[in-house]
Amino acid sequence: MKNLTTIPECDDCLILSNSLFSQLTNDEIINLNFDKGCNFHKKGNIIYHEGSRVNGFYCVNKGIVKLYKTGLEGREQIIRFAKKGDIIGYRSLLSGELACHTAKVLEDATMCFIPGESLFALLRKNSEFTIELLQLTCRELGEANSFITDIAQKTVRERLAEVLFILKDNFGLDVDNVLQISLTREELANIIGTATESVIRLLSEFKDDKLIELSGRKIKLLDQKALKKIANMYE
Amino acid sequence: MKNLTTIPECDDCLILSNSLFSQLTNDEIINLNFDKGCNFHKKGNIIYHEGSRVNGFYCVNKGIVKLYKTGLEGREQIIRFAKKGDIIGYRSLLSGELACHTAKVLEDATMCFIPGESLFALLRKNSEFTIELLQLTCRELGEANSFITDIAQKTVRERLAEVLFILKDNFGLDVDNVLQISLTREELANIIGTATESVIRLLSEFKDDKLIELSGRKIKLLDQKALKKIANMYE
DNA sequence: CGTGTGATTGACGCCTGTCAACGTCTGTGG
DNA sequence: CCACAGACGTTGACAGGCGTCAATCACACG
Repeated sequence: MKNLTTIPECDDCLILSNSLFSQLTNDEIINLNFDKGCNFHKKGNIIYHEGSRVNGFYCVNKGIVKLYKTGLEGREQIIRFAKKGDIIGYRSLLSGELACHTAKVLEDATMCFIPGESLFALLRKNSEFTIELLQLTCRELGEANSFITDIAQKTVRERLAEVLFILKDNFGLDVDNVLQISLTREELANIIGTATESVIRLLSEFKDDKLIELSGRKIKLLDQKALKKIANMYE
Repeated sequence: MKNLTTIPECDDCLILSNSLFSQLTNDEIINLNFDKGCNFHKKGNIIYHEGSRVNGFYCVNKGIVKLYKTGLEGREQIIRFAKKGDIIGYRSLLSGELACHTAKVLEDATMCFIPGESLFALLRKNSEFTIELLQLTCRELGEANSFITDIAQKTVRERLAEVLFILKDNFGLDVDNVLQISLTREELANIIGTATESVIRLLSEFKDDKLIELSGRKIKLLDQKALKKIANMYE
């Protein structure tokens, strides 16, 4: 908790991101800044548990958070990751349901907490903001539907290749084409819904085929075109 | 197109359903009623195609519509069904993306079409309505996430048992415990992401085990408790 | 240096997808 | 009224993808 380095001020912070907060007026941002709390969360911390009641939502300022559901026999199913600029917990808050996933810090994170009342107050006052949030949710729903189709129809091999691109889109590559997120084999397996061993074997195959290069948890994409073909992703 | 039997008037129609439209004022309902179109759609008709641009959304007044994505090699993945009181097409309309699924009539349907401008006008004016829509979307997102977990972790057998309950929740049973929706074996397969033959074999097994009774496309639930256990659904 | 977590590899076998053949039913056209 | 086509349902054979189990290795950390 020593890393209180810089508590972000909303008017500094939110403008960077072309997030939904860009719809807010100056006054609203000042209020938001006043209402919010901001905390540092160490890797491994759990922000909230699946099944708990959330009374606010979080805006990730720094770090990475993993959102996962717990399925059969405690097996985790990763739903998505949240990084700088992403918000989490809003789904349960809005629908009034219990949290449908657990949020766990994957890389040390700074997060702002905005109480539910503040959110609902904004929703009542600022329709552009609400519409923006609605659009965000709709986009996420579209992604979820796509993922259902993939997971239902593609082989593990295809899904593994595909997830590399999903991670690339979310976290980018460095100059050496190395994925800028570090996941265990088990986590990769828990995204695509397979066994850890399968991920290991397939990654090895990809490596043997010169499609990727591995060094611990670093994954370097060597032949994106071929990978895309394996993933059955076109255009 | 002869079945113009009764074009529903919004003030008659919407009140029945405790839908999000209940948030509208009288004036807004009158406007909505004026703006909307209403049509009869025969079984098999396609309302809109995946990838097309939708410029409004539909409210199902009667009948059943199947929403599906087309995956690998043209295989359909059923995302959800819409029945009386449900709205479809709003996701793409709101997110401004192309339709992420095809909507096809499964049982003769009467549907109202509300132009996008009317929706956006409502969203700008009536925040309670917007919040309600936001909540609807969030609930749907929660369901999608659950389904991802199921499809990723459960066996085909478990998923098939589970889908019987999903259908029960959506369409109910008659007095004889027969599911009130008629699907082909292939459609069942396309919900849970498996092969038609697998569905046939598993349904036969369920029948042999006296869990269900089959008569054409009618499925009668005999032992819901045992089925729930197979589906790994607790509480 | 012991402990624990994660990564790897091999063996094994079942679940499930694919292919093929055939039966059933319905609607259409001659 | 019959023949035929086409959609759907069923069954069997078969192979292989992938999950499970178990053993071993690698590495970090207290």
